[in-house]
Amino acid sequence: MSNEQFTKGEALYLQIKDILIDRIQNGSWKANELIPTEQELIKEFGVSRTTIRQAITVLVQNGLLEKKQGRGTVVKPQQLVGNLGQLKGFAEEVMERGSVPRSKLIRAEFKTNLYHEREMLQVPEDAPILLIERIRFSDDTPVALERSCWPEEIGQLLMKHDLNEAKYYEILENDQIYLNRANERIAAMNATIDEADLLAIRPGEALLEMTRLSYGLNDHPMEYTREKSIR
Amino acid sequence: MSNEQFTKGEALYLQIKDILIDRIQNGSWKANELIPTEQELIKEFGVSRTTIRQAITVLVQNGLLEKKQGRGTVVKPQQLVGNLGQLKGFAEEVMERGSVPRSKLIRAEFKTNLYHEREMLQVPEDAPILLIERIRFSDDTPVALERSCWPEEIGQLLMKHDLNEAKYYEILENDQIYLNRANERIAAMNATIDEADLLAIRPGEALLEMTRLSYGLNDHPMEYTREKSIR
DNA sequence: AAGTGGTCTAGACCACTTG
DNA sequence: AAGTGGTCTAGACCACTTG
Repeated sequence: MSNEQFTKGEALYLQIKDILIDRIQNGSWKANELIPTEQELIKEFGVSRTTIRQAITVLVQNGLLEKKQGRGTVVKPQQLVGNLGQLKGFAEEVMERGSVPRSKLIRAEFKTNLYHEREMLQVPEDAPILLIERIRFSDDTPVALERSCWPEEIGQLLMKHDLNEAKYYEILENDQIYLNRANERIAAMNATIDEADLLAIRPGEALLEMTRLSYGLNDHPMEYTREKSIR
Repeated sequence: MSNEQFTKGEALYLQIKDILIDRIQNGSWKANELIPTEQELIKEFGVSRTTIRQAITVLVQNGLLEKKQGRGTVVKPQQLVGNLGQLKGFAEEVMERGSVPRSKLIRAEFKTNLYHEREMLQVPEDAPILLIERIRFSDDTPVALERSCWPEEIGQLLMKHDLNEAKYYEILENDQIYLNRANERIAAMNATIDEADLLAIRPGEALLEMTRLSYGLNDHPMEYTREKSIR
């Protein structure tokens, strides 16, 4: 048995782990349902039980799978609000819960009159700042309003893409721009009439407001985002 | 080779894990120093490499040990509550803002009918759970309602103190009970009439709800707290 | 009774850090 | 070059949930 389907550089169990993640994310394996048994996966991939179990262990630790002794291994349903302090993008977080993240662009434009944002991003006066506003969906349910601001240079990069479905961090990483750290602040507030309208909830309902200032590897601010989400 | 030192009921690797924890806690293995190699531990305990690695893996996941490929495994410096960036207590946070944290005890009593809390804390049926409810003030302004639950043993310790101003983690550290890690969940909700009354706000105002499940060094849950705060 | 994941053994080769 | 943890195999028996 040769494992021709696998590449040499990376550990087998990590490659298998990625395949399993893909099956969960594309819906081949559905939430709350049993995945194939260890024996079946052993046959399919032609590896030892240890290797299969290593791959599954990673996903159990990440909360994607759950083992039930004597029964099997099930895909974990979406959890509610996740951990803080982990620099996960919205899309990443939604996918981990087994749902499909979507976005709808409201507007994207360069502005020079955003005083607070200019200060947070530490850009000079009159320097344009890219303002992007989007509605975020989990599957087809609107769950958050996102308002992100970027300095001009990064903004130019982002504007080359379709911002409807774009994952900011992915775009930036393709251009070798990496996030280093971020400060997040969390508050609760009542939805305004406009916000309630966009999120299909009642005015006055409690929203979670997350404000994030992200820094690049050079320690310059590169993103100032405010997200208001239900729950 | 018979493993006479081990009991039958519990998995070998878990029993070894407990022995390793003990060596870290009593100082036999010091912070930032290498622990014995896998080969040495295999000889000492008379088990297979797999079993040793299983025990070590648990401690790596709990943040007590750190593996360095090619070098060995080192003891991670003890993370007490103070240095855990995310796990700031209420008092600490208020003080950072230049205000004085205060508390007012509403009630503290052992209860046996807290089903959800019993499950979260993983204590047996009918085991009493200490329920503490406090109003938290920043200077003289009420800012949060705290409702914390503790297993009986820890509860007995806490009850020996004046819970009006007590800092739980300080009390516990004095008794060599250390927090290892915690899961926090955050949500937004609207204040009920009672809550609004206690916090001197209007019913329906948005509150931040933080739920925290803390684990001790032995990985047993030791605190289940829900805090609702204005902001 | 049959099937699942949980634990454990013995052995092998590899990638990495150190003297 | 010697030693470390990382990965992988093949096999065994156990504890648990289900029909």
